[in-house]
Amino acid sequence: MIKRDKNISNSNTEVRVRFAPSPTGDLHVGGVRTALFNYLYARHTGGKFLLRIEDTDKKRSTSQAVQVILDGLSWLELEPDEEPIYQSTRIDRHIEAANKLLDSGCAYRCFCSPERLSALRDEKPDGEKLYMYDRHCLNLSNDEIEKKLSDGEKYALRLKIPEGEISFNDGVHGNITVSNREIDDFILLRRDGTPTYMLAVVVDDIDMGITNIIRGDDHISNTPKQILIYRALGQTPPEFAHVPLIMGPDKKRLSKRHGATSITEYHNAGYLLKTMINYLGLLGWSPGDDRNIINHEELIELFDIPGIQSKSAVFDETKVRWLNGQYLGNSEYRDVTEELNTFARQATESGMLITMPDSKQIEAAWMLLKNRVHFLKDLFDDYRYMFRDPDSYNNKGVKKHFRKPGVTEHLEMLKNDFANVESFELDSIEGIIRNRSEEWEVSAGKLIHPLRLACSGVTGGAGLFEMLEALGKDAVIRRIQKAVNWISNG
RNA sequence: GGCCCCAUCGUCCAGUGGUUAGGACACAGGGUUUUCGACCCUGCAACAGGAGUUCGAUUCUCCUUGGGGCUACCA
Repeated sequence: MIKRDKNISNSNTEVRVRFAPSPTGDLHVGGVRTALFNYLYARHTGGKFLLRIEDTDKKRSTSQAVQVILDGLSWLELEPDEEPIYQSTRIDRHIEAANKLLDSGCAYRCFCSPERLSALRDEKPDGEKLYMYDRHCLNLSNDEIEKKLSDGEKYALRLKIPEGEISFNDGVHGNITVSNREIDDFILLRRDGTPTYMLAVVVDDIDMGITNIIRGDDHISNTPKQILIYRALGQTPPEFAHVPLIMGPDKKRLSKRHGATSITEYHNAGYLLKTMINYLGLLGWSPGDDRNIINHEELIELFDIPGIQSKSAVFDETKVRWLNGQYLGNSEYRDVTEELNTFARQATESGMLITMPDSKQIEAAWMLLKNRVHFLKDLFDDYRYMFRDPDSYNNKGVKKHFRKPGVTEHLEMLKNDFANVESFELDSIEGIIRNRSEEWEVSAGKLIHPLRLACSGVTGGAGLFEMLEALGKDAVIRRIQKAVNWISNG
């Protein structure tokens, strides 16, 4: 009974949110977070998540740039529930709305030349008062207007801002009130007849049936203007929630100079989508507890507008990196097989690896090192010795472990032991080393360290026995021999 | 300059009209031990400042300071 009532009310007020990026060439992580919040809100409420491409600026908008957005959202699994709307295809609707505003007296023609406007602006003594249009054309008589029109003079359409004040309840910031005196008679339609952003957004949001606008903080001061358009059009504005922007470490708006900002870069760098969703989901929002790890389903279940932080957050690359390491450590080989292959191929093509490793090798290396890597590519980069013989040995390690009496002899003997063992496995490997250590009366470390250096070229890494097993008998024998030769010659 | 938003460890996120103000990343120290950028433990570290309300404010109000945003015939 109650449930049915709820359903009825839901069907009347189904939540419809949208992500409305302009295609500028990359998909910014800030934009992704906005998209994510919208998506989560839609999923949480059982509503719809829509995508609108704001491509009215033809100079900057290209189909490749649109594709970047589509690909990014697709990777993150933030697919819109309906076909994307392209703002550029809706210009007729925008103009229609503008004309309606003209007819109803809410807007007026402005014949002022750009020159006059800029002169007006320059006249203001340095910043004494903010520039606003002086309403020069507001009081033009009908005759004057007719004359200018018949003279073929171009005009822009301005919204006539009424007296009063606008206030709205922001889901994040609470009540926000702005005096209309602060609002310019801004332009709806340019002299060339094209709609401005301010108009287009409102008209599109109305037509798309948007009920909640979740967007960046930088739009707060646009909101009163847009509400004025809604009202002039006789429409009820949607609910607003303005999410604070993401900052760089210097507390300035996150931008290229801070490093990677596009989601594509993070994808290519080997971040998992789970990592990005987790990190971005918890950046500026929290379910009210102190968790750091959260998955997709929990996000949907718990996400709400009041949990959005009202202060801006700094994007911490160190923490995302750590988080990625967490997810990697918890991933099974089958979860990342495809991506590992991609990075292996890249490493091979770039010459980092000599030959493309086979899947058995990759899996063995992965199982050995997944808890130690922060990125998938680390496996073929920091730990490339898993796939190719070392061509140099760590200097400090050489001094410490190679330049000691008896080392080459020990290595030779161990090599023979390994060659003679029938099953080259963890236990047998350890057994050989432990036995020899006792027999020669040297600490196990005296054998382990040189072996590690010989087989990997470095002094750190996973446990030696596991590493040797993962490397395989042939490689171990080959590498020991190579190291012995190297020590003898150097 | 004007208008708007914001203010808890270096960073992210909790928290309460009375708390030893908590967790995570980072950092430092120690430990396990076969090494380590891996693991474990410990430590460091915050309520921006000033008034007011109150028996009592980190929490509520105001001011200051600081940071951010907007201020286009860009979006």
